[in-house]
Amino acid sequence: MPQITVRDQDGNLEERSVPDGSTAAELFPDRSVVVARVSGELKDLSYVVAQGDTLEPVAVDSEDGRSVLRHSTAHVLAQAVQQLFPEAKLGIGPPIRDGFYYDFDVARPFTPDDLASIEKRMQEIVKSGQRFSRRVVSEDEARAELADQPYKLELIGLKGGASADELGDIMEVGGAELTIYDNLDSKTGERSWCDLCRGPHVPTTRVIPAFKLMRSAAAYWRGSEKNPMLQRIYGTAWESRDALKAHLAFLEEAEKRDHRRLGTELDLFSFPDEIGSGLAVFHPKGGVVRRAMEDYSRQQHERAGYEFVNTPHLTKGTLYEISGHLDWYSEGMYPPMELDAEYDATGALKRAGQKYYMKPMNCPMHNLIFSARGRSYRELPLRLFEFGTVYRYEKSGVVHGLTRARGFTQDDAHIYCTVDQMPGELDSLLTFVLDLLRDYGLDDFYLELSTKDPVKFVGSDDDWDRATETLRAAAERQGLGLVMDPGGAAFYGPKISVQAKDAIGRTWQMSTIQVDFNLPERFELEYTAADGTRQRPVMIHRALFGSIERFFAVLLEHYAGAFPTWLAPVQVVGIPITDGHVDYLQDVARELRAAGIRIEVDSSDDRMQKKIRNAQKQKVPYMLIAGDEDVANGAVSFRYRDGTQKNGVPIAEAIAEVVDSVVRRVQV
RNA sequence: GCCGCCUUAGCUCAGUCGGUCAGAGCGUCUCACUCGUAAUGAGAAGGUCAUCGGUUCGAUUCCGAUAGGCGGCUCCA
Repeated sequence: MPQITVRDQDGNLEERSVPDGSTAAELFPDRSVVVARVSGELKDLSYVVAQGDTLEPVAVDSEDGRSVLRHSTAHVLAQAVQQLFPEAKLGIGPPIRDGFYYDFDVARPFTPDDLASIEKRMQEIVKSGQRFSRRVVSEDEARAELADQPYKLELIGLKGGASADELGDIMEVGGAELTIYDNLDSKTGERSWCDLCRGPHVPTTRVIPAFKLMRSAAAYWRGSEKNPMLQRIYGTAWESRDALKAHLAFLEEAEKRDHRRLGTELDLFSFPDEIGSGLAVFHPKGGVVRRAMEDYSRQQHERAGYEFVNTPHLTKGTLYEISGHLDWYSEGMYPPMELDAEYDATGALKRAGQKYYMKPMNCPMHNLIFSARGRSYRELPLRLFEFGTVYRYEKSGVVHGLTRARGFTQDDAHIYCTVDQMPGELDSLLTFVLDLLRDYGLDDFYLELSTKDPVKFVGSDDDWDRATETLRAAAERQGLGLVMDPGGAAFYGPKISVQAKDAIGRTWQMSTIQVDFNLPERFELEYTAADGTRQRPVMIHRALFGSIERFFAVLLEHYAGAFPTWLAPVQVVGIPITDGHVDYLQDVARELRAAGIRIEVDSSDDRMQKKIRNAQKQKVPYMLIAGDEDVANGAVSFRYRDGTQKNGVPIAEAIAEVVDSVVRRVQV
């Protein structure tokens, strides 16, 4: 009669003694419970309780519950694939955010038709109610059973060699012992299928309420491009049909907001093939948004004590030899142009050429500005700001709209300060960054602190510790969530990044604030201290938007194209009821323009209703409509984005309303 | 860079199992209509079916290469 502690679904603890051989399933008969947490670890419901256990139920609609559900669905996928493609070799099949995948080595990639038939087979397996049954095996037994599964054998081999840490994420062999999960027929108990897996799993396939295969794609075995490519099938699984439907609706919504689609629909930007992959042109409407974004940023930077600099797009290679970029970043750079070489009549070199590079980063040039003359401690902190356009040779497969481009403009600043000034500077910097992001309409943040990679770093442990602690303290003072990213820093210094959630809950990495121990050394940056000695400044890199293009894309998706008035390319469209009202609206438009408002009067020969539809589709914040009644009263009528209207508004009042929404930078 | 898929009018997309198959809607232009809150009607223009090469009596359709795009993988200092 083991004595155990049971936590019920309301969180209440209860001491109980249960008969020998009792299972978790008997304690939690509720069908929504898929696994149990036993003293902190997830276990199958078939787990036989032991003396002193603390058990709590894990419902399918919890984070952990969904993960188990998805992992079990991945097994169903693999079983279906092996039934339809008996020669398929199994890779790994873990749960991931919103779903799961399973990797297979097959003779030919899966087609959409394959996915349809696999999904159908999965439905049959789910319906048949196979039991997931756990079985501990020795390494030799596992090897014998999985003799025709080379990837599984490799994983078993890894378990022998690698540390638990490295395997922690591999569902197959991450546990304390090797286990195989058998899928048993609900009636006969015969084994239908099995897989090497640490579990846990849902009790039967019948409790998989809703799933869907999403797509197939290739993936390198164990994530290394040196390994063979496997075919990965992605799927999603949920605790109910409604939850699945909601997820699919979310994906649809995300697709509607895709900045590449909105960029075309709203005539904001394009990527002409003639220019090249990953190089955008901004059309007039996109250009207006961009200028509004930049102007406000400039204004705020000026207030915060930044000084504005400008640097060229091209430089001799020497600069990047000094900075070290050519040593460790040349793959990401456009190849050099060879200039100024001279040859004689025979073609022999008379004068060696110079290599010039497109710049991938602004910092080296800012350093040259710092060292253009002697610097005094009185000048520090020196904050150099630039909208600096950089070019990076992104691999062809990774270019993605405005968020991953080959040419983009950073809102880049470098701050040079003394060691003593660093805490205060980081503090005010973080506040500045977050306030500015809020002004653009993002207000849900968390921070991530990337710390030293123990293998790859420059600078003393002391410097790192102090900088990391300073960053941490500054981050904590913001009262936001702080996520640690151990070993995630670049080699030259620790980093804080600001992650922002958008309107539909997706997180984007926005600003980064990075301490740099490396470049001040390489550029031998110095200032004269109060005591007359030469000191090395601390350097802080920071970009707030990351890149303007990327931030543009984030805002576009965040607002689904419906920008707040201050950012909207067209803030007001004037719509006459008939042609006779055009002149009247033109007069109103002149006044609005004088007040700095971007207004267009739609004098096309479309019907008024069509003009409203057009303005609505262009997501214009305000429609100003005028007909006989308005003219007679010296008024206009508003139609807002939500379709509501306000009629007979005196012109002065209407102007004030629009101007007010711009000044307050509110969404309307 | 790797794997798979895709590329037909400015946009979104039909279509051809190789033979009057170059099509639609939106957009553009013209004309008529002058209208009170999401599509007025009629007409016109617009494509060497991404590019180059091959197979074939014949290719937009089949094959190959190239470019660009999409979804992943790797990468994102």
